[in-house]
Amino acid sequence: MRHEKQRSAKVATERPEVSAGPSVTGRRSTINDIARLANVSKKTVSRVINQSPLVTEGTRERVSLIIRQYGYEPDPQARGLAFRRSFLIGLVYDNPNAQFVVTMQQGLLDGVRGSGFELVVHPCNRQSKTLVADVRAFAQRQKLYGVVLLPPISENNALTSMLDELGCRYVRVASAVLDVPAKLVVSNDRIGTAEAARHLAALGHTRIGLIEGPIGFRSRIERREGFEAGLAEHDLKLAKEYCVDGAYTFDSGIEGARKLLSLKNRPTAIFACNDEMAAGVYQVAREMGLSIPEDLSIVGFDDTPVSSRLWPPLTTIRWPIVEMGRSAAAKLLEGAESDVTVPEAKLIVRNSTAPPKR
Amino acid sequence: MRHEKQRSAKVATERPEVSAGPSVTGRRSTINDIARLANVSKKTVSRVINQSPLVTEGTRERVSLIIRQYGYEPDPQARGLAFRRSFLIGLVYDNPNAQFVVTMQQGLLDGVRGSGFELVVHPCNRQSKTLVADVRAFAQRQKLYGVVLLPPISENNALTSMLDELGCRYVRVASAVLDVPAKLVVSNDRIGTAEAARHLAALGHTRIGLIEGPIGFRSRIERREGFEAGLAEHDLKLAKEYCVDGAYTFDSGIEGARKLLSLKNRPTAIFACNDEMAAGVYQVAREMGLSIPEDLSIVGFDDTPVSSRLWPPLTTIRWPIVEMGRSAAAKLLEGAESDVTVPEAKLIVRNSTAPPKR
DNA sequence: TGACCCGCTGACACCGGTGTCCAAGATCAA
DNA sequence: TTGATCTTGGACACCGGTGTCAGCGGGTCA
Repeated sequence: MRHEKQRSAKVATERPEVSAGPSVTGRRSTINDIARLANVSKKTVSRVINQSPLVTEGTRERVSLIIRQYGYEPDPQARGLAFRRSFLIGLVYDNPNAQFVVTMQQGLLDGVRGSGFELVVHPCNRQSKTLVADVRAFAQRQKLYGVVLLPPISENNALTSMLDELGCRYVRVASAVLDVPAKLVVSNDRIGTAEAARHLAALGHTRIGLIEGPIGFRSRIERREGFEAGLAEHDLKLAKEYCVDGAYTFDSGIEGARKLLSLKNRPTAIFACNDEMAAGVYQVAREMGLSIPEDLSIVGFDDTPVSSRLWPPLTTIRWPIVEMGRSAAAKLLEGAESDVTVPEAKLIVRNSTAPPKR
Repeated sequence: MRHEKQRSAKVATERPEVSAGPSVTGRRSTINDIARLANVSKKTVSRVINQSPLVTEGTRERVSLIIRQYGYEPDPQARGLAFRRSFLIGLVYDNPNAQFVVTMQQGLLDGVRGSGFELVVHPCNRQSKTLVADVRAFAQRQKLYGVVLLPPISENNALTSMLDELGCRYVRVASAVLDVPAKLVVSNDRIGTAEAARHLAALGHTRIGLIEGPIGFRSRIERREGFEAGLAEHDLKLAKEYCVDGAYTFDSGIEGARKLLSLKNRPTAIFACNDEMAAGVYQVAREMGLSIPEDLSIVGFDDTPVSSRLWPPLTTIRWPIVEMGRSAAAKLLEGAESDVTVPEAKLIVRNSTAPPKR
């Protein structure tokens, strides 16, 4: 990092380094080169790059041609410096579900492809007291073009008001309407969970257990209410004793299943609000010698790889993560009214559900 | 993006916008502010920031104090522009294992914490003909400080020689020695697989099947050779008919297991070279009515979440991904001889292995 | 005491772009 | 034809840092 030449004691007339500093990095062409070649000022080249209307068609074409010929790409750092804004998008998450994060990264990059933006990942801890300050420093230091917030961090209003205050664009990925549409990509968990409820009801289940997400997560509410709505269509209600808290973890699924399955009149089906907890239910069912789906039907949520590796493969709800990522990217890139349509979450029926034994 | 004021036709004397442009972004302090406050030139402040020895202790302290007081942080874009290098680290991967990628991100960020570097993710397709050109453009455009290559892309020598040519630092994360230590973080798959082999041999297995990784992956060779070495310690050899090709996918695990388990003298244990394939083996075992581990012992590799959700939980090999990430980060940050020690991969014994029935 | 050297500091140019503003050329009305 | 207006493009400053190099004060040596 230290470039300054240390004076050498004796030799006054150092011979100049012949060429090629430490990193060759093959001297890319700059806006000045293009301007010289096209016989215009650098500002005109800049106008062409930024699609300013203040350039005649002829000039524009001449310059564009040379840009293409020389494969010139403007330096994002220099551009950013002048714009007082970078071309980086921050992905802020605290999500135990690796599949979700990686898929979202893919979707976001799909969505910004070709526009010169890059994705900078920023995992963090939602419990941390310095969360807001930390994200603030990140956004400010990098002059982020925009920020994508994944659930459950996306539900943090302190964070979004900080970003508003900073004048930093953001998009929340969330399971419920929290904000204006322009700043939100909604997963609509309700539709998926309602379908799951209908599925179980249609199979003939009436004693249905629910293992919920953690208190304070918006998805907990959404998934539950969607589920109840689906049941209501079949005139079923969720009994209070069949609802237990979970934490979206395998262990909490085990714990929840133990509670539900030790009831005197135990449920014939359990909806676990994510796949990890559903896997916990499998484990308890095995311990208790219950066979799936004959003795117990199970539905999960997420369609992670785990769900199809379980035996029997888990009936679960898949959300369109890639499309949500693309949509989030489109919403960040200004001017993009660009309605990437996000399909709805849908039920994937596998073999963990069947009619109850009578 | 278009900031230039469009001339309005009539009004010649537009009233100047009173204040606060579009993004307030609370005017951060700059090197000039600090210089003025400390009564030194900006260059001196720059020297303090870059820990140049050419500053007297007194001056350094005075300036440092003001920097701290005002919470000044130099703008990475401006710094990068002058340095002809950014403070971004590119993470180049093409890895179906989401858990690995996310964990690696975590480890890398752990490793660069506090040093002002950011991690830019760049998923790509190892089959793509434009892979090298694509990564080259990425590295060049962003003037990346360094690149981290995850397996199996890390094995691509065309990629690394391009990076060398570009003068761009990189670190390969790989399962075998491919390069000088400074550019490599090795996972040492051999040690883990040897331990797996010893484990199975010690249980008394002699007919042991192997489902390998895809041809062309370095990890295929490493894992196999480690496994063979472990067996050799117990005077066992891997029979050719007990070795089948896989592709690190669930489906290829199913296929491989079908082949192995339909042999007349079928193996009593199978080592699948990753957890996904091991999950495929579970599925086939179920279909065939074989119980695990009584009729068939299974060992996987990766310790993904899937492994502990399977029933019975899978005996597998865990590699120290976070530590590998930290180590990779340390190797990129120059001057860091910083030996983050990477512990060895180790066997996690769960319930999918037992002595063979006699 | 003067010549010299050394260590520290700052003026200045520069990295590669963009915003502002003005001038030159083109167009149009009188 | 001339003057007014509009269009187009360029000179210049600036974004926020770093490299270069000259200058300055103080110590050493003859």
